[in-house]
Amino acid sequence: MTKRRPNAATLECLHAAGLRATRQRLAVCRLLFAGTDRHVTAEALYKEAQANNVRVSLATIYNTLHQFTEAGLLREVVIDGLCSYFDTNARHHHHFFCEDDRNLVDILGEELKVVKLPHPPPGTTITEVGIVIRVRKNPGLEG
Amino acid sequence: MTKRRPNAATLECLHAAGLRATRQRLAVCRLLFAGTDRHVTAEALYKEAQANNVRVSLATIYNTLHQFTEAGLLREVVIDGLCSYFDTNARHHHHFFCEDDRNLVDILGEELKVVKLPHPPPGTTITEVGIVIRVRKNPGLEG
DNA sequence: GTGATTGCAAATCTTTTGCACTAAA
DNA sequence: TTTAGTGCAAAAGATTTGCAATCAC
Repeated sequence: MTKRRPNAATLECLHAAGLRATRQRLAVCRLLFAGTDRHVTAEALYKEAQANNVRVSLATIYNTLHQFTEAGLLREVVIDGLCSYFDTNARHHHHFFCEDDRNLVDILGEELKVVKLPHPPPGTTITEVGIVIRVRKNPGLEG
Repeated sequence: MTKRRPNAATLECLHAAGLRATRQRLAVCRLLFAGTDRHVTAEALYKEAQANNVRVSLATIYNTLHQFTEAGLLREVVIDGLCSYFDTNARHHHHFFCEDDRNLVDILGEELKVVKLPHPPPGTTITEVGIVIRVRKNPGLEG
């Protein structure tokens, strides 16, 4: 890993969120937003940082993930209580979840929709509709 | 709480699930299936047992909830990783979740539906579609 | 310089587990 | 009698917190 000058967009994002551009946060940004959309757990991101020679503690990974989520850069996805996933696609969307390998996959496009949304309980207002489609690997075809 | 003779349906359920009709399991059955559909956490059920002078350990509560879930008597619902809910309505259905009081409410009836279900990732098959509608209490109207 | 941030280790919280004891069949 | 079930306390795993040291601005 070569050191990189923090790019303007990253700095702007951090400052807009009221966060100082620390070495750790910049490194996490690079890991998270370098390529395509990802779903990371705190533990996985921590290991990834270590593999890339980024010195950062697990506690800071947790802090950073939550700060980014609050800033709207990430979205937290909870499937089954074993751990949280953080999704670099912060737009509202739904997910496939593979029960075999615990992998999350975004459902893209606008096709998936809920019809006949019921009225919320009296005195409440809907804030979000979340859909998780659980899948399993087909038997007998794995490599 | 008066002692009750275990009713036939309960015994049948337990035996059908390959479970012995122990005092603890019968008591949990009574608590869970006495009235309308409920959503309980392990901790809440444990407290409820204590309040009803049912001697049962928290570990047994967890065991029993999972055994009942495996037997199809309960359905586990995970919302946000803080704890699991166990739903006495074991039919497939969806939920409202109030973020203010962490309360679960069943969505009954057949109206709610997903249209244009996307294709699952290659090599996988859909096992279940879960919908959670998050709600918040309306401000200013609470008693 | 000063307050935000970090890292560590300890604490927390839910859930699981190991194992001796008890009870259902 | 024989095996499943129970209770306790300890362990586990994810996440959080307290606090002194460090860093960004």
